[in-house]
Amino acid sequence: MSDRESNGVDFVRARVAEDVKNGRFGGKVQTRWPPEPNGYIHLGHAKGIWLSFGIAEEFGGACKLRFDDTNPTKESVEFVEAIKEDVAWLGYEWEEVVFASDYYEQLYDWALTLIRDGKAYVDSLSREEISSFRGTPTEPGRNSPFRERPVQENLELFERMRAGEFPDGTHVLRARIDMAHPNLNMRDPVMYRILHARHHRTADRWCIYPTYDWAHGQSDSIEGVTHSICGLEFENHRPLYDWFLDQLGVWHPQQVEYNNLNMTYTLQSKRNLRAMVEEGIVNGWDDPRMPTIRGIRRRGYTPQSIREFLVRVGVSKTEIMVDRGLLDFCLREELNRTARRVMVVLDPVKVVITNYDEGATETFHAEENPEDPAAGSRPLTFSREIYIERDDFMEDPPKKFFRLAEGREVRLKHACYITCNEVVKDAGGTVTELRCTYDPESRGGTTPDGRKVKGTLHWVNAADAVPVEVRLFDHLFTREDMVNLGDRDFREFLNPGSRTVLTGAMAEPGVRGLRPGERCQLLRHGYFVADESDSEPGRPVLNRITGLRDSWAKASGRS
RNA sequence: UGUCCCAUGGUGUAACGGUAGCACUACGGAAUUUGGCUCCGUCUGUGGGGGUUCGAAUCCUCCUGGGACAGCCA
Repeated sequence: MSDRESNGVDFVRARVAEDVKNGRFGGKVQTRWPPEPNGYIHLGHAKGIWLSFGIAEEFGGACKLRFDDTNPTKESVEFVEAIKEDVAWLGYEWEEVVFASDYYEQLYDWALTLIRDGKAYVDSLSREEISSFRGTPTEPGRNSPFRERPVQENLELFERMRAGEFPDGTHVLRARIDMAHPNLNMRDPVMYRILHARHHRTADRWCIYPTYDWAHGQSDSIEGVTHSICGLEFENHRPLYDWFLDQLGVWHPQQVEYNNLNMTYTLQSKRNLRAMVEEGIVNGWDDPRMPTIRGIRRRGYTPQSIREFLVRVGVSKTEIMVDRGLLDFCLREELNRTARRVMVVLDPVKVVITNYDEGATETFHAEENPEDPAAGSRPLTFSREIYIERDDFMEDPPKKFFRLAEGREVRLKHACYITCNEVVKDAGGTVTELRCTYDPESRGGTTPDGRKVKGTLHWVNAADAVPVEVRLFDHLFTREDMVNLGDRDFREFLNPGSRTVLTGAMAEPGVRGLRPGERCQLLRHGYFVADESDSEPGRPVLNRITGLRDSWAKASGRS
């Protein structure tokens, strides 16, 4: 797959390329993508996936999917399976699936090595004491009274920790570095804590678990990782990452940090995402409005459009807030080329063509995709009664309204010209029917006299129209920056119109053939996907992925 | 009053020390059987002060602004 921009290479790739060129790591590239299986992954994760898997792919290397399962209290197999599915859906193939827990024994042995070397010790301070002994960013920490424990005692205590002789929180194993270090991560970081918890893979074989800092770099080393690509938030951890590897004298990967992806109108913190699901603000983790991979998948975005989006966003070390519109642009760009066109009237109003014979019928041919002649065409039945969009008619049309009005002529897409002669309304003044005449000469959409019409409307034949449910989605929030909320709550910015369900829509018969997950363009409306969960055979539920660019909406000041 | 990181149009991202470019957005126009697509055009940028240099977005320095770090989370 070619995800590379022709012009310019991001700094991560530049760095990898340089290492390859210089023969560092033997010219090899080995990466890993290390999620913690404690939740569903989202678009932010997709960037990390794209980088780690993408770079390995581009440089002829390999990438492992490694679950960083060092905290049994929050992790589960359910998430392991979900994450595998999501990565695969994005289009990436892992060299193999591995787990940090596969390395627990090796990690333990290495911890023993550090203890013997006087580089680690068992601390018996309470959690609170450890915290207060750590100092603050501006004040140095203080040594624990247990810091000078003899090696033998540390060894014995550590073994007893593993043996389960102590309750949670009574002891930890710490690296012995420098309690006055200006980088807080270097102030004797915790390597192991006691957790009598059942692990989703190792069950109850362990009751001490390695921390991220202790497990991560060493796992990378075991796998022969060359470039350990992670978020900017781990920048301050790199000195510690390097320290452990140096003490052990083992394979030493290069950690490289990139900027995480933030998008306008979207919230990506796991905690808040969870809250939205639990509070019923959205309908589950795969709600089409969610930024989770499952959500954007159900919404209808394609893996290719996501990758293209990532390419266009690029990589740097600046904190960013990307315009969500860019994702939509990428989706439209792809689907414009590949999606079939379909006519669906969202809010129908009946049109009776008074000079068309009752009971008569004729067939027009409509191109499936004007951008792709090879896609061919489909037949469309036309008759005396059809539906058009209620919005496509106005009684008192403003200056630049190019659609139907009394006395005006418009084209019905792929069919003919019609002119409106009479408006029928109910007692409440609502338009119930438009009585029009058509020009038999205009069959096919043009007339011999070459006269032009300003508007072309989509329509469906009343006799064989099929009712479909259509769901329109919009931003979940009304505020662009949902990352820096200060002391405000995300619930203050919920968009009440983020989901609209239309039940009166009428579609051309062909929509019955839409398979769940299949995408199409509803002419003049936007790109839609047949919902993967709620569509039934012959009766698709259509999710709007994104609308078409709509210069009329802008000009007329509507949404 | 610590360490580390960052700073180019509205947004994102380029530019061996040598013409600040590309994309998205916005706006204008052309064309149009989708008010889509396409095509053409326009607006907006190197955070500030010093220094090095023939020449600085780029190198040095100070400042300003922003961010990360005080979990036995990752």
